[in-house]
Amino acid sequence: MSEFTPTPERQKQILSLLSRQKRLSVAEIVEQFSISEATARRDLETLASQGKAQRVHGGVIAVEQAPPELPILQREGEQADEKSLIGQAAAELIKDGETVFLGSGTTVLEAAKHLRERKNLTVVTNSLPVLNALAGSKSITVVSLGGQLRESELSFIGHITEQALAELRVDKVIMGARGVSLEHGLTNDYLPETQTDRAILKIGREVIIIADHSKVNRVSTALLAPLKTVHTFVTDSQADKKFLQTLKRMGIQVVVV
Amino acid sequence: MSEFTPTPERQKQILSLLSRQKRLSVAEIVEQFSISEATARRDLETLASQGKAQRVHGGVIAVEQAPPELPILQREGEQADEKSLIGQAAAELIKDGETVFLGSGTTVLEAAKHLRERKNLTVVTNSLPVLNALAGSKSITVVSLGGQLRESELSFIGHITEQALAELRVDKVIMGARGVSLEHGLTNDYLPETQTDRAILKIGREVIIIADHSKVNRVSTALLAPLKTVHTFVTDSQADKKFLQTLKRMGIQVVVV
DNA sequence: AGTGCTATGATTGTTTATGACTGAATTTTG
DNA sequence: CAAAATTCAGTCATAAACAATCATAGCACT
Repeated sequence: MSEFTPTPERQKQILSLLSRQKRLSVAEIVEQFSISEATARRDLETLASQGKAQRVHGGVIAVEQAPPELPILQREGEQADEKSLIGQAAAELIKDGETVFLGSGTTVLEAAKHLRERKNLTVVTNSLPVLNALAGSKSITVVSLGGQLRESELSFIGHITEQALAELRVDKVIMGARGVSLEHGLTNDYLPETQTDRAILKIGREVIIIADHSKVNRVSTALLAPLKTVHTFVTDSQADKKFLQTLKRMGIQVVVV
Repeated sequence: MSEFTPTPERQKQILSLLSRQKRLSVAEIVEQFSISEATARRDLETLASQGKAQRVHGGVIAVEQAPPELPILQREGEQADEKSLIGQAAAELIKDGETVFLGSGTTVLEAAKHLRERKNLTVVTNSLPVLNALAGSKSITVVSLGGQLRESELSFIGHITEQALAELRVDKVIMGARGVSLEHGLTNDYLPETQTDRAILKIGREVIIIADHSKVNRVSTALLAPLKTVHTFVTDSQADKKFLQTLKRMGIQVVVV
């Protein structure tokens, strides 16, 4: 993967960091990006001159006004490269003409972005960011489950959601997971969402789970489903090889990008 | 691999690489395609001038794939001041602690924006822009009807939508209308949406219709509901006075901003 | 073969991004 | 309040990346 971080991109990342901790010291930036103090200061100067941050002695503080980035949109920046690749690989598993469910989470959102140009696709989702990513795409039929909007994930959950699921069947379900482990299967971190997610898994003929390597061999709080529910697992090349081998022996198709 | 690659083809491939990496250095392109730096730079220059990539020192980064401007967002510009005022007036009819339905349309969206800071509110909607306007507001419970996303209005309609409605009751319904006339009542311009809208009107104890003066005495194609369904009508001061007088005589509360 | 055209690669002087250094300014500490 | 420590702005040097120019090779068309 490409190593270099162009200056404008680094400055965007600084802004992203800033959006979630309101104050950022020069030292932190030096540390985070492995650049000299001089460069860090120059970046801050640039951002300040654009009005995107306010310079103070020792660092910068976030300029007010802009509403704080929503949690899920913050996470979008993390491991963005892996996620984008995984998302694309998952998108390639979908054929034109199919009906597919897209769950919530940043990696799934990446998959959605890669589906935008597809023809004759029907996408069902409970994720607001996915809706936004696909809204306006004339060649895709977009169906939303309703429900109560969960603020942190911007996804719909609850009774209404599950009721809508009862009416729907799809060819493939693409979902993320907070933890994937041999012993505990798929796990999530928020109990109320789990029930909805279980219902989602049931409406698809085929279940595709996508997760970057940091989720592998990890267990989160809420049990979602055993591994045998999964037909295809998409992850990046840093994922534990032994784990992937075991999945394959279980008959799960493994895609590594 | 390939020996000879025509220039436009190579540039497409660069774009393809870029779509999955989001940044690409000149050096990487040189290596990937076995071309000179000069040629690589020329390619990037071409792509940048077409707006397909953003040039930075050392390479390119993927251009923010801004979704094409959606119809409803285009309309936002028209009579923006009146709409904002009408929206604000409608928002003021809602008290903290209530449950309210917000329909689709730009004027209703304005109302939603004015509700953002409210406490203890529950908002039900079938409008994607309204969802976006209220997402992340910690003090508001946001509930979406699901359904098929109608591309032009960015609203959900159809069977799933109506099924969700069957489960919900609200204190107040705020909706727009394409036409409001004494003779034909409320009219809309899209038949399939009408059925959903009728179902919406039934779930509220109180119906608030908001429309700028251009909708008054106008009749659109699809009959939605008679005027007696309406409890409150909010419009701007340019609306036909006689019409408003008649509404009042019918027992409809009229708010003029 | 001759003529123009285009894509390419090499060359060269210029620009940009960066890090090191230094003395000034600012904040913190005693 | 003064000393110490930190942070800062400015200058400089350097390596990488760059734009501009030129020459060549391949190709199309006559």
